[in-house]
Amino acid sequence: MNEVKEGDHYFANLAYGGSDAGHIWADPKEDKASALYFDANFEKAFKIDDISSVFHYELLAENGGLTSYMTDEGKGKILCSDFDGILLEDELTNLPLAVSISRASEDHYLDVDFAKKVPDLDCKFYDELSVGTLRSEVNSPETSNEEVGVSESSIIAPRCFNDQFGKTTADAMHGNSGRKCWYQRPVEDNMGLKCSVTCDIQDVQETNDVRNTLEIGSSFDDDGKKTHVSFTSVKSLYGSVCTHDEVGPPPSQCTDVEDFCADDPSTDSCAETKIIRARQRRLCRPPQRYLDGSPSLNLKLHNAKKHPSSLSKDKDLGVGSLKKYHRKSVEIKASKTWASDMELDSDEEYEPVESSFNIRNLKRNDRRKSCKAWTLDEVVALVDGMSQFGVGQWTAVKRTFFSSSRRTATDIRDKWRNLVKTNCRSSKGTKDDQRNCSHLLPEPVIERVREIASSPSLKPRHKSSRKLSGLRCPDLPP
DNA sequence: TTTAGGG
DNA sequence: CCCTAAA
Repeated sequence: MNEVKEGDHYFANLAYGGSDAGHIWADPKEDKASALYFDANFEKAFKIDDISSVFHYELLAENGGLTSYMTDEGKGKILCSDFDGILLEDELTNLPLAVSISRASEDHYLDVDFAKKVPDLDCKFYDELSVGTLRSEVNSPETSNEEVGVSESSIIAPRCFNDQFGKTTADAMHGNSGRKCWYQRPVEDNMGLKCSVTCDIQDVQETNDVRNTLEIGSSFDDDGKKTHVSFTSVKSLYGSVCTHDEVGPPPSQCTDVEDFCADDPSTDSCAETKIIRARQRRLCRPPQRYLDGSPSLNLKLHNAKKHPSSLSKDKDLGVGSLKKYHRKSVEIKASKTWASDMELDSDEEYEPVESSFNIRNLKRNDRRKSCKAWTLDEVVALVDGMSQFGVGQWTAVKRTFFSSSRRTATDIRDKWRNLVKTNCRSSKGTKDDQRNCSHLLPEPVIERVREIASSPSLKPRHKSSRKLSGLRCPDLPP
């Protein structure tokens, strides 16, 4: 029996939850008591606005894990609202596997026995994954270990997650002892070939500074259709990995998932192991494009140093901050010692990678961010932010109201600009404006927009004073 | 880095 | 939503 102790990481017992079990991913650091629910295959995600009223939690004495179940009354309370993925763009739809991890040291990852509930939920389907939040004070009622419960001190962030395939590793996971775990699921690639993907997630924080490293190893079953993918170092980052139908002889030295999970990613124990320094961009490319034709051994990002080592320590550096890193360009060197056997280099599938995934060309090829319509909730949050901080404090609004949203300060500003433009006119607006769907906004919201826009106290302050305060006494009265 | 404006 | 100048 392993005990849950302060500073440990928590993850729930999911391995025995069955294939229908779901996953809850929540963040105890936030005030909001919301979370995201994932289905067992991490293919669907729903935002649960008020998780504390929906789930009951129980601490598992045997392994220190936490289990939870949805209450009857909670079922009716499930709220599914729009949310923004922090990192996964539209391409995710095409990814056979996508994993989103943020602030691994702080996040709270709960697996919830949610079996058979999903199909009944009239929830909007989301193809993006995001990190929700969970109030850390969520009670664990009727539990003998209540005092341990889900209090802030005992909450332990997830090291990993798994589904029904991950039994072996799940045992290690449940023991809170392993620094290694994996997640496996069957996937169907673009070619329609079935394979399974295994993700190993390791926290190598103490090992070295290879944060944001994804280690991808591949092996094949007898049918040559099995692929393992392993993650390494998911500290304070997310990973998004997928595989394709790599057809080739199974490398003999890499038939076990454990084999290509060397503690030190640099020790390329598996010939077919590729190491990817995680892309720090939000825009994910199709799986194949993770691999290019370069003959070098490892895939590595070159902007790893740009990552602040204190990222996980800064509570304010949450999802929003990570987004910035996701947007960074990366450079990748590929590893494919087995490339000649598999003739991947000649596969045109991998052809575009070199050009589009290279840091030098990324900017040029970077696609326009997918245009996500603003939801009413977002608009309301924006208006709230405007009234609280005033016009012009976009980063403050972003931090406060859109910390876990993909909306940037500029997005927020643009939206506000459009809101004002659309709603603060003498006439009813142009056809363009009406097409902007602003007429769908509730009148009270529109009224607030007008109010704020016309409020002198909320007007943007001009920066001209900066010149004056430059070398002069800043305390001088104006 | 953040904000403002134009596109 | 992007780009860029300006602060």
